[in-house]
Amino acid sequence: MKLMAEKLLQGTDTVIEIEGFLKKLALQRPLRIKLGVDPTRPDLTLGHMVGFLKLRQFQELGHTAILLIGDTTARIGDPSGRSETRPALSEQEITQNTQTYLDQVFKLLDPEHTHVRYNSEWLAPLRFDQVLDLTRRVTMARILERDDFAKRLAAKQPISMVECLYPLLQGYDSVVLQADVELGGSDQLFNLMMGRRLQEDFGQAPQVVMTVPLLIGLDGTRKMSKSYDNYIALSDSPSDIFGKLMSISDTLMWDYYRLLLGTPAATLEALKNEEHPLLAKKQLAQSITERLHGNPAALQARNAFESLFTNRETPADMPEFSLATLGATTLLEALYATQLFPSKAALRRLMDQGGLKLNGSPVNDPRLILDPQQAPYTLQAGKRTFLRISP
RNA sequence: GGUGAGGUAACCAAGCGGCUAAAGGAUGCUGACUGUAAAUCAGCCGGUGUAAUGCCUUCGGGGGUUCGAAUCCCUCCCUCACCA
Repeated sequence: MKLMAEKLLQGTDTVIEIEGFLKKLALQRPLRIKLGVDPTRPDLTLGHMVGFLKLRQFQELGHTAILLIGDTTARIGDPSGRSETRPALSEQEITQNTQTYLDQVFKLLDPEHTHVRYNSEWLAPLRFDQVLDLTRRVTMARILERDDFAKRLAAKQPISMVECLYPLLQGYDSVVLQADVELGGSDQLFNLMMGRRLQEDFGQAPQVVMTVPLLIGLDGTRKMSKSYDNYIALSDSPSDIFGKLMSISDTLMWDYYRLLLGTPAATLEALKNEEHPLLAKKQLAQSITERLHGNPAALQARNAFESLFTNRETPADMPEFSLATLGATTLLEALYATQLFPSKAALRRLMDQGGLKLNGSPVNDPRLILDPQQAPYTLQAGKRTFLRISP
């Protein structure tokens, strides 16, 4: 029992409050653990993985995992960490995103024992007087305490009324779901606390709030997020996941070990002191890839990476483009036709800077003629884009 | 409702009649060095074009003044602050 609690608390950031948590555990019944995601974008990232893994732990111990899809709240947009109001999403986008979330999430959660709920279920039918009743329960001062809002206010940036409603709705979700524990990233603290407040107001025992640390993104500074484009998506291919992980800084690597693999501190120390950072990173990349795609795929990703970057070989399979429709044409036209490059100007730049190799040697003449007779050609653009031009 | 300040490249921010495709920063890309690490250095960073002091599109929207506008005028839309 004590062991169980320790394990669950491991790797968490803030828990409010621990006493309450221990009491809930002592109830000897499955607790209702809520984790919410808003389907605002098509992909889930390794950043989400941290929370899912924690949820999974609860699940493995026999507690009830509730995955809340915030299909209504997605229409508002969580103001967390935002310096401006989000653009509104269409219903269609939300439906699509939800589908991809569900496709990805069960790589990490046990589908048999996960309750998937949508907050539109109870938010959509609310009548206006019920909404009013909800808003009556919280004061403006309380809302404005929130760090994001305080900052925006100070920076003279707009805050819309609807954003103020966001924490209220998230809190209300907890009331409806009668959550015992709510998980979230550490930037969710305010929203999660709102759940406690509202539950008490509705005469329920307040949920335990448990936050997990935010994962820093590939840029090494900001949190991993789709909007910063510094992320690894759960749906990325094994070789992408592997490759992207290899590109993180050494300092960051230990965070990833800790948060994504749950590696204990002692093991980390040993790794740091005894293993070459490159090997440690490969190990990390392989383990995470394995977690998402299984062992064979992870191993293959590692081998491909090593032959490509360590041994500088050209990859075995690369996208292939045929000259059939174009006939003999210039290098520039052919490459542009692959749609792999944003513009012809971008291609010229690439060539000017020596970033384009044809059959292994740099080319800088955009007018070079590619002749189907001479095909196939092997092309490399930058470090990692390879393609084959066939007749 | 009143008063004042703003809206510039997918981000921040200068410019306030020609020399402005628009300074600077951040991000990104390419190259060198490496371990596709970090740090560092160099270059690039609207499109089109063999090339040019070429052409096209861009400074919230629309209209106007001018040989010429991001820069001046009119009008509309949006944001912020203070007062009520």
